[in-house]
Formats: sequence, C-alpha cells, structure tokens
Amino acid sequence: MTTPDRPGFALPLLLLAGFRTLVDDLHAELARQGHPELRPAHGFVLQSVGPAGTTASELGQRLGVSKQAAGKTVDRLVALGYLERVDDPADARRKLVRMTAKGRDGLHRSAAVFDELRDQWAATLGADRLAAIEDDLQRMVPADVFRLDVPGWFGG
Amino acid sequence: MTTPDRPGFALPLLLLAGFRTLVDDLHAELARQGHPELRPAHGFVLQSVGPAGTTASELGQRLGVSKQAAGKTVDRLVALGYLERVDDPADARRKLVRMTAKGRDGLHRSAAVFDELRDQWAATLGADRLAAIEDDLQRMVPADVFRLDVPGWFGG
DNA sequence: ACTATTTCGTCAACCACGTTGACCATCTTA
DNA sequence: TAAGATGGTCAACGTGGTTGACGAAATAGT
Repeated sequence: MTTPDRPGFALPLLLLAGFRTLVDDLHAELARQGHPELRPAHGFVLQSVGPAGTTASELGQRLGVSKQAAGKTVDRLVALGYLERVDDPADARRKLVRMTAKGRDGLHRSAAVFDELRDQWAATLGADRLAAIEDDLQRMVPADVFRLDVPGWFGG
Repeated sequence: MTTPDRPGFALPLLLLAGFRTLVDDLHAELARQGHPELRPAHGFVLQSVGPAGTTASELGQRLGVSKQAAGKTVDRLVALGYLERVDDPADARRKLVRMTAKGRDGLHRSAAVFDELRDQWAATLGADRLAAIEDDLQRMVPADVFRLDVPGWFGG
C-alpha cells in the first residue's frame, strides 16, 4: 500500500481504501441480511429519495448527475423492488419516486450496519481519534461535494 | 453532508468525499499541465505498470480486475499515448506493456501534484493530525485492498 | 518426442453507470 | 392564447467492469 518516497500518493489511496473497506463490509452483511442485490450506489440513491418521495430530476440534482442517469438508476431499483413510481395527482408531468417497504428495510439495515462498523473503528482507533478523522475530513471537503442529507429519515 | 442521528453514515461519505476532492483537484491541475485526458483510473494503472513494464494479465492481478478489463484499459492508454505494447522476445504469447515518455511525464506530475495537495492538507490540519489520519486508515484497511506499491518508480 | 495442461492475449456479448441531444407532454407566465 | 420552462423518456454513445470461448505458445508428464 505504501509508496514511501512520494507521500502524496498514499493519502488518496488510504481514503479510498477506507471507504471501500466500509462499503465492502456493509454489502457482505447486507447480503447476509437478505439484500444481496443492493449495490454501493443504491444506498446513496435510497437515502436521497427521502420519506416524502421525490422525482428523478430532483434526485439527479441531489446526486449531482443528469436526470437521465437518475432515471435509469430508479428503473433498476424499481425492478429490484426497492422503489416505486406513482403519478403525481397535482402535476401530470411528474412521477413521484417513493420507497417501498423493502426499500425502507434495506436503508435501515444499511444505517444499522454502518453504525456497527463505525463502532468497530472507534473500538480499534479510539473514539477521539475517529472523531478527529471525521472533523478533519469535514474541514477539507467542499460543502457541496455530496448533498445526501435528507432530513427526516432517521429523525429523532 | 451530515446525517446527525446515524453517525455511521457520515464516515464512509467523508472518506469518499475526501478522496474525490483530492482526485478532482489533481485532475484539474493535470489538465492545466497538459494532461486533460488523464482519468482517475489511469493514474492507478500507470503506477501499476512499473518501470520494467508488465503484461495485461499481471496488471489485472495487481489491480484486482480480470485480464480482459486490464487489457481494455491498456488499449485506451495506448490510444492516448501513455503506454505502448511490445512483443516479449522471450515468450511469443506475452506482450509487454511499457510506459512512454508521455506516460512517465503524467505519472511524475501526478505524484508532484498529490504531494502539493498533501502539503495543503498538512498546512490546514497540522502535520501531526494528517499523519494520524494516515496511520489510522492504514490500521483499518486490510493489507490487500490495493496492491499499488510497485517498488522502483520513485526509488531513491 | 508427443501429448496434456496451463498461460497469454483477444473477441464477443453483456451489464452498470454515466454522458448529450432530441422530443413530447404538461405546467407556468407574460 | 402564445411562449417558455420543466419533467420524463428514447437513442446513441463512452468507460469500466464481467464471463465465456478460443487459438497460439510455453511447460509438464509420460
């Protein structure tokens, strides 16, 4: 993993490896819990749909991709039974994208598994050091890289 | 960015966002320095080729993908002028994949830009906190997630 | 020496995920 | 009511991955 003479190479590699480790562990566990078809990208999408539902265009904006790309991803998640499309009675152009029960189950399990994985990291590294990583990364990433915070999903 | 009630979601997001920030900054700078066609995946591949050259199969093993996938990526980098294929005189089946001068230029510039970006992080966070992030991530990722350390590229 | 197996590269088909451009239906606004 | 903005979809394409098949060349085992 190390490229000792050029320290700059290690940092992005470690960040990606950390992400991949968490995501791989998540999906191994999700597969065990009855969601073997859930892919890494799907979690982001499910979380972005939100409890009230949304549209493909809006989803694209939230995820930073085109409305066509978002629409195709919704197609796949509909085919897998995680999302459903319903007509918007107030606007015949819009098609509301909503979570199904299966979608809610997958999303809640994802959150639970991620929490467990974070606890494992905290147990290994120490809660303070893990919090420091999160604080530092928060400082280094532009505020708009991802906008995946959809208030209400896990609301107190 | 925050999903306050479920802390586990933030960690993978922050790691990915950190990676993407570094890589986006790298490629913006590389484009300025004459390498606008270099894509994120290409840097990994170039680094994995190594100074002595390699083969598509070997490259696939190093990167953890099939030999066919590695071969296609080599095709693209050959078309862009970063790599070249030469027959192996000792084995008529093998085709050695080697860096061109353009490939070496791109790789060295990548390393230099990553070093600068890391210096910027160190200036913002403090050298000790950045080193702590690297140490902690090193502890949490399995040793074999990526094997991109090809000794010799930047060797003393 | 000859067969059997393995390895290397490639071709073909396919999938996931993204892009643009075009287009129609619908809602909004001037 | 005519004009413009918006939402969804279709088509074509690019990139990066997968499996399966297959020929050519190297290697092993009688």
